[in-house]
Amino acid sequence: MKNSQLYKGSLNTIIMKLLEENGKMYGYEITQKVKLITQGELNITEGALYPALHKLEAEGLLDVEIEKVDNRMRKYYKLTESGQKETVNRLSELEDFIRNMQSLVNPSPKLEF
Amino acid sequence: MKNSQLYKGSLNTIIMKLLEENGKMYGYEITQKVKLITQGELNITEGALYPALHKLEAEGLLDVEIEKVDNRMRKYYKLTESGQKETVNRLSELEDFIRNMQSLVNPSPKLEF
DNA sequence: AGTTATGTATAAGAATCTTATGTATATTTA
DNA sequence: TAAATATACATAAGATTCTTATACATAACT
Repeated sequence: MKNSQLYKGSLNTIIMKLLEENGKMYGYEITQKVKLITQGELNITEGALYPALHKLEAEGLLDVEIEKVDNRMRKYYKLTESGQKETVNRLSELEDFIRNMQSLVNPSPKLEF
Repeated sequence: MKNSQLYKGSLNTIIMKLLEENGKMYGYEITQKVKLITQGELNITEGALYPALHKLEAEGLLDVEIEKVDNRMRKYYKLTESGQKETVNRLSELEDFIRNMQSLVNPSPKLEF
């Protein structure tokens, strides 16, 4: 990903959210989209991305469809029905996570008398 | 931690922020504080916490001070000078991380015409 | 002709965490 | 009063996720 360890564990959620939003995407496209959205701050490495895609597919959350464009292979991934349901859960978990982290680092200021 | 993988990588930042806020804390106290703040959602396990504290100490970010209270040992940790500086960086990274994740999952709505 | 961009893949190792286990004392509950 | 729970620290084995490096192949740019 990047230098910060914080992104560890968030890749699956990112992939699934992008697929939910865009219907179908291929690996390289995902890396570029993420780079764009985060203004270059988050760079997903191939070594992290492809194994993650393969695992999500093996778990039945993604379907794959191979296309050949400009004589180059593309593997388009999309959410299965099961994947769509799971995406809802993952996004809900992410919201809880963010809320909890904000509670921890932005505690409500102590009242002074 | 909990069930969600999302917390992976965030433990060090949590520890350092709590120490910045509270001056000094001991391990068990940290687990209870986190449980309280997150309303039971985040439970830090000892297997994660103690190695993390030892590593932060080895890196010179924490100092330790042993006390005996009620005939039971407590190891109080506090930030070193270096640890205070590093905490500022970690919190800044966390803010970037949260911002990026929100950009990814809450994209600005597409304009419709 | 060489570099960069596009496109996928895997393997070795690092880092972080879970789960299980161990030790010890204090307090609460049945 | 015996058993269970809470307090308090520690480590080891294994799982998961990621980084880094390498590999192959085509297209576009310089």
